[in-house]
Amino acid sequence: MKIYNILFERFGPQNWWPGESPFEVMVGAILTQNTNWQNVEKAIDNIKKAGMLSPHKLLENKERIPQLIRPSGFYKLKSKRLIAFLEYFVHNYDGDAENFSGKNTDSLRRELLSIAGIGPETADSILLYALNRPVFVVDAYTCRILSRHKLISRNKDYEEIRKFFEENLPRSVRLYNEYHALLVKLGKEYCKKNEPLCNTCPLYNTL
DNA sequence: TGCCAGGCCGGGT
DNA sequence: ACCCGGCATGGC
Repeated sequence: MKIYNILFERFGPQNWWPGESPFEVMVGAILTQNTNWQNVEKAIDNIKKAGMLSPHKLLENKERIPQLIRPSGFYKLKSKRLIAFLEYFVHNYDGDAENFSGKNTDSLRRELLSIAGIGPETADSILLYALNRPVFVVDAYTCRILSRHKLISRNKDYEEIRKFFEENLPRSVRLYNEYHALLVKLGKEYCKKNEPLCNTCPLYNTL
């Protein structure tokens, strides 16, 4: 039995990413850095209630951003990061995710990584969940789960783990979406308790 | 009450 | 190439 099937049978579809538009997903990807999603929701809610969930409005009122996103934590730092992203997005793409469509995924990834405060996980979350590109998102839970089950010798090399998934799975946005969400779900439910993924199937050497 | 969340960066070894 | 501290709020 493959890990994906074990997870899907146990938890069902996760329906990620929570967010009503590509832009909302992008904002959430930055705000959720090392932060509980509940707190991010409060921050996004503040932005929505202020009627400012648009790249141009946020950029035109950037002095209001710190207070709006305060519940998401690290709010001064994240304000800088969000503004850096907004400037890139508005200046180069007019704040319209449709304008990314001509770009190939690799160069888009490089562009995102060149923005201060956007690292590999944030970039890949934007690529997969906002722009529907087939990029596997690796996070702290993924590393812990893989290393705990000894599916990869070294942990904490982001690129190595990403390629491990991408080279052993069909290149499917839908699958990558669900798989990463399921790993996070498993991590939240079980990682802290140090429980194995599946007691009845010790040999789940396939993804 | 204390610990920690869907990271990233910069400085030190 | 690793390792560490800083960044900050809110929930359990």
